[in-house]
Amino acid sequence: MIRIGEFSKMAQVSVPTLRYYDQMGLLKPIEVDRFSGYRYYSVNQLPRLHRILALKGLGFSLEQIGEALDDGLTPEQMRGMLKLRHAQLSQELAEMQSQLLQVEMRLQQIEREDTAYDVILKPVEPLLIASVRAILPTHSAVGQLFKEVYEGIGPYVDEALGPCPGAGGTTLVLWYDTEFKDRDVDGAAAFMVRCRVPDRGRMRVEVLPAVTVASAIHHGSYDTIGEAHEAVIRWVDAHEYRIAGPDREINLYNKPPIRRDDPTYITEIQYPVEKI
Amino acid sequence: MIRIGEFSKMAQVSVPTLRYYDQMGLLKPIEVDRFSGYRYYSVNQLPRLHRILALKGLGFSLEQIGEALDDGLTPEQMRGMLKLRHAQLSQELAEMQSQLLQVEMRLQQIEREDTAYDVILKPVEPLLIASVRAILPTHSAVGQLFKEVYEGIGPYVDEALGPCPGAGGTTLVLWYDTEFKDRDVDGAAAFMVRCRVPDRGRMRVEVLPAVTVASAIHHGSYDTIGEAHEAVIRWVDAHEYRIAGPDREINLYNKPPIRRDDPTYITEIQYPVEKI
DNA sequence: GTAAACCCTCAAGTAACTTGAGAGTCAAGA
DNA sequence: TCTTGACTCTCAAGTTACTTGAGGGTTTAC
Repeated sequence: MIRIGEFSKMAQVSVPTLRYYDQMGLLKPIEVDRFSGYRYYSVNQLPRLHRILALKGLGFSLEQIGEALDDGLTPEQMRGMLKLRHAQLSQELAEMQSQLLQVEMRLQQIEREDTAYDVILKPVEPLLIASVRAILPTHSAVGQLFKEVYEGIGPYVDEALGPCPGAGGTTLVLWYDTEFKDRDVDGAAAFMVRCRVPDRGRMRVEVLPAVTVASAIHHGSYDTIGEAHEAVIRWVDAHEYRIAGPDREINLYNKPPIRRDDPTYITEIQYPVEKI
Repeated sequence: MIRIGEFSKMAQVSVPTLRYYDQMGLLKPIEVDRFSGYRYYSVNQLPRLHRILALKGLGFSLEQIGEALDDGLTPEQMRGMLKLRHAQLSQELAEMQSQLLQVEMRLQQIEREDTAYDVILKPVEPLLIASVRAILPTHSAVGQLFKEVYEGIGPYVDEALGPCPGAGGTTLVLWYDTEFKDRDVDGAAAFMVRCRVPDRGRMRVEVLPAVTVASAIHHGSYDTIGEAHEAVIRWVDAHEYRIAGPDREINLYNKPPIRRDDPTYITEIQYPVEKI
């Protein structure tokens, strides 16, 4: 019969924690005084407390621990729990390592005094687009394809692009080359559309699949957009991802891109990626 | 001017999260309708949101992110934050690896169908003890030293051991050998005492320093206590700790140890350790 | 008898959201 | 003009494993 304070010292566990374990039903005192409410423990409970602490050390939640202790689980079940936990831990470990890498990259970026682009990973949903793809003399020539896309949509403009709500009508550019080129580049101009309309001329309607992308946002003239691309590509390399599809330049500014050097433009660069 | 739903889709961030960021002052809409309360955002806010997500990806708290964004910090400050975070991450990573190791060990233990001892790491406070140390023919001979300790305390028994509360009077055994021995072992029998009393004969009063110990609880006869020792030592080896001082067998059962094979005994095995 | 040390039961706070209830707003179609 | 459905609002509660604090009873030692 030991009072809570001494039991707490024996096991190096705080008193409120013991009370909490009582409340949770993890470790009930052998006796509770009916009048004073004092909790009384026994040394026989130390092994149980010890086991709780050991399982907690393995990273299990109190709920899991409670179940494990109450169900008097077989070694087989214990093995299952541990295997599961092992898998979880491995994954968290990998995430952490990648986070560490990211921090290191960021530091390097500062050392190099680079413009710091914020590259993040995110999932994007499938996207229905109407596009015209062509081999272009230079990157800047892609602008001229938008007119062709628009005309390709022709009579369906209202249904396909619609009014503001929904992403219908947003423009984007796709680049298909897998290596860097300066001329004769393979690109496409596209509109997001809200419904499938018939192909016409060089205009094709297709679905860009759901993918995970590494994304950065470029603020300002198109002339310096190369830096943003470079930043994302470096990020992808460093994090053991590989590029898995044409990259996208999404025009987040609502006006169509007319002057290439408008400093108020906002463009999102997305590279579909997959883990190596 | 974009409503919250569309902004949420653009950035792949949930609507409640955006509202939460607003509430936290991390990302305020450019306008809030005075009557409807509707939040309106602008594409110009995407870079800020992007930066928030990037910093969150590095593991910073929203509070830290808020400060960083509002203080328009210098690259130097950013470097400081990142260095700090780097250190934190490295440490967490190490902890996780050790946890993973622990889980693996536990699995192995099950494969071997070992009795599972629950080994945990915990800090213990400095301990004042009265002890008699000697070279003993066998481990079991340590019991005979307790009488000598008790007599050494002699007239101070009441102050030193006192009544129940406080750990005074608890008995423990210390083993000083750094390698395993079967005979001529260097051990001590000790009482925890509540005040310093004069040495007498072979009885010495000393302070066991505060250390971190790897600890297991053995339930039952002393004759099988070797298994518990083995379990702790294996744990210490596997976790890249080294033994840093004599190990302790603490008698948690209140009666003095008279019959070695009493199956109701409870003993805690503690090995002081330090990280390699 | 009293003071110190100990114990009790609430309740609130932590981080970063998610979920749900209940109610108001807006755009498009009938 | 009305309705429908999609969208939005606020507010409260839940999540984990505790810690901290308020306010008040109990034991023990002198």
